[in-house]
Amino acid sequence: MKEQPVYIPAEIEPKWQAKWEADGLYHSDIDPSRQKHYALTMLPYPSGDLHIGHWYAMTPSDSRARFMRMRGYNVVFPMGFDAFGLPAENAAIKRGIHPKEWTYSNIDRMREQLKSMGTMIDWRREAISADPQYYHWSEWFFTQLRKNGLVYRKMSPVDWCPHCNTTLAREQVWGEDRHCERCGTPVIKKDLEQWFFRTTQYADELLDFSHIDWPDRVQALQTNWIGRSDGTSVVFFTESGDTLDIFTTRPDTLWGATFMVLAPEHPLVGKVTSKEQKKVVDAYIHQAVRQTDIQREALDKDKTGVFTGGYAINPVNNERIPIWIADYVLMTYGTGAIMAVPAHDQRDFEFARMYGLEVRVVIQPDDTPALDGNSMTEAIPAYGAMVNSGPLSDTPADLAFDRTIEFLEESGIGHFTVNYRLRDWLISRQRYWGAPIPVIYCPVHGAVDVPEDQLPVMLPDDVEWLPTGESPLKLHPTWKYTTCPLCGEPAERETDTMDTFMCSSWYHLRYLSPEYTMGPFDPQEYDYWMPVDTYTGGIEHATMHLIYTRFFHKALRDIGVVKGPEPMLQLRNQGIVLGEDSEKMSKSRGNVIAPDNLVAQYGADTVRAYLVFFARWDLGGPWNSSGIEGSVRWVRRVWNLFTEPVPAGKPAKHELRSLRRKVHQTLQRVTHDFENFEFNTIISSLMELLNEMYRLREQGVGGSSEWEEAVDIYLRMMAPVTPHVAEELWSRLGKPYSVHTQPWPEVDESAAEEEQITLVVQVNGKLRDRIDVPAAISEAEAKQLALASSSIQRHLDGREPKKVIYVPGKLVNIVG
RNA sequence: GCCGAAGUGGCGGAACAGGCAGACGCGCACGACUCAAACUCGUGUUCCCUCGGGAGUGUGGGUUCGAUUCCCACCUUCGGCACCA
Repeated sequence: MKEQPVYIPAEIEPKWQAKWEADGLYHSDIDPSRQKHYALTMLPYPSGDLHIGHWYAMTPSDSRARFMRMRGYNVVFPMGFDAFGLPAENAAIKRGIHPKEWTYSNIDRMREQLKSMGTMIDWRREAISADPQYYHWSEWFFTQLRKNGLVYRKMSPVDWCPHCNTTLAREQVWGEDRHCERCGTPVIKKDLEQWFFRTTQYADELLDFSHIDWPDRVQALQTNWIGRSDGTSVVFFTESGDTLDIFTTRPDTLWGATFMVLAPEHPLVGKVTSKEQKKVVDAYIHQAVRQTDIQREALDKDKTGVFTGGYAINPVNNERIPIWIADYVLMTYGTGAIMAVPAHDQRDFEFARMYGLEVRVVIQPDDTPALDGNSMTEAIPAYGAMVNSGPLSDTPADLAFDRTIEFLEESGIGHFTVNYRLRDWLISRQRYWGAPIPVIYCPVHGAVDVPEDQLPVMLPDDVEWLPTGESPLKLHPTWKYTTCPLCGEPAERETDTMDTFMCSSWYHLRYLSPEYTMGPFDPQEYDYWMPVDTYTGGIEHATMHLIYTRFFHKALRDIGVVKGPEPMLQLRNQGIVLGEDSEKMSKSRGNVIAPDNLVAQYGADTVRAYLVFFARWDLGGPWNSSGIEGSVRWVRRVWNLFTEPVPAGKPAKHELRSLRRKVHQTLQRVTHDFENFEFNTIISSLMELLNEMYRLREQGVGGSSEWEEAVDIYLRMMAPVTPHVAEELWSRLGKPYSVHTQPWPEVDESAAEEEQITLVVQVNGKLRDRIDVPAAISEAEAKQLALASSSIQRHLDGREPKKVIYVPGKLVNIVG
């Protein structure tokens, strides 16, 4: 007898990886005769090592791309690196390594680690955002957006991370303490002249998800983030004759405005303040400015404010109402001024009670006892009939909003308007390791675009690493000095670089043709491959990258660079792999699982199988070192069954039939699960089938054509998840190279069908018996058999069945 | 407060569309193999029980012959947003 080969992943995995690479097995090229499938997974930042999170994100994505390929699609599955960013610069400051060197050596290591996973990545398409041939086009996009009015420069109070020494976009400031998304340091405000992209111009379109299949969770996060409020813009006047615009979502409460509140930074504050009040107003502004946003926005804080001494006229009733300033009104939302309706807004109510201002009821909800402004203990924000509201009094709740807007528009004092929480995207970064902003400042011509034929503006290599809060480019002795493209006179370059999210907003396009020099991408490649069919990655990008890339696509579509409403049709998010202690993995906790070690210990296939199996992919969960043993055993049991000689016997016909049934039922389930991203049950089903094959082997089914079919289908089904061992076994069985280019097997529906079923028999909905019957049993026969059961008779206890329910193929329920 | 996701054995999880709850795996227990251990293989494993059964999918109701699944009201955990007018 031949000795059985031992499963040694370290021998077979590098061998097949080398062969696949040499053969170009995973190259994907335009082929108009086949349907394309663009499978994209979020590109990693080259931080140093590939961690288990990368594996968790990429293994199922790779497996599904492989599955789609076997289903006949021309699949492209590219990879690259989001290579600009702060950690490279921090490494430079800390260790004296040039960011470029740090980044590119990390990329080299991570590329090899990625290769050890055995993915179907087409490395010819690799794109690295820090390459000049890449950032050339990041700069070009900036210029295009600017030409089309989607970029502006503005002095404004912006979020500044004192640790990273740079400004941040609103999206990169997280949590109640408003900390930097990258390093966790609370941000501060700085007044700076910065570049912005007009993301708000696309706010409404970004709220429309009708063209894409994205998780509800992401849609909700983005919708929340964009924060659309429908309301009204109303023009008040100050007594000195200035217009004072306010925004309100409750125009129906306009007659209840008993005072107005301006943000301390509001430009009209100086003008409305009376001589008598100037001192207290100045003092209030002074202390408000000194407070951080966090202090100002703390919810438990009592409302503070001061009277300006000025008055405004409410345009609906010409009433004279006092103007206050208070820090609960934010300059950054709406117009920075509000009408205060204490009876119907809790914040205004608290303020009014604090300072003894009038509370006037103008809304009376139907189900509430008559309201009285003097005795109320809280505001009543519910909708209701309008009262004390001049010509609109008695307007019912459901008409109040629309009627008031009609009234305001007819009177010319207000109109319907929409406000968003979304802010324009601040893209300036005071850092070196990013794509330069291609702008030159000329004393005569102002901010001039670098002409297209002079792109890219190259990053200099020789810079100093000082954490000064200024871009190192600014400190470079010569780099910024240039001449104006318009007049040729001496001028200076912009020394800020772009947010790296700008570079990652279009990487899916660069993959199409990373060597292309005539534009950001080859239009032929674009027309064939785009849009992205399935996009996979972490949920943490819901309100950053995933908003930016949609904005970018829509903006470029309007400029005529790309086509279609959306860049990525289907999005699926993986969860997070936690440490064994159920905590987030971190070096300081010492709970990090290193995939390299796992590969050395178990082989990539087993790690892949376990990552696919151990949790629901969209939820993730804690790692379990003993849990992986299940995957170890599964792979080894497959190996053993398919390499051991299987003795041929004289199997019973029904055993052969049952083998085929199980194979094709499994195929049905595995196909369904791949399609629906339900990866964990793919392995369960394969394990079940394997157990059944072990059992049937003892029944002598070896050597039969049914057994051959089972082995053949089994290897094809496992190939996407465990590519190396599938290829090795496929090859050992003498099948034609490669298993990965084989078509996905077809389900034989008749083989999958059951001809004998177990009918459940219930009495009053409780399980009392099971009977084995032919699947084709008639209703009458089934009911008769069920009633004949002794167990059923006992439970009926002599009662006559009132009703007998029959569910074909499932059960009989006797109601007695 | 608003929005979203999730609550099922000791653990991860399964149950396609309202029809056998707990597939598959981990762990555990017992057995076989072994001088022994590991590996491997086999059996068992929701809880209670008087061995007839009874209870059971976060809680309380409801719809239904029948609910993990649908409806209503809550509770808990996680994530996001938040003096946003």
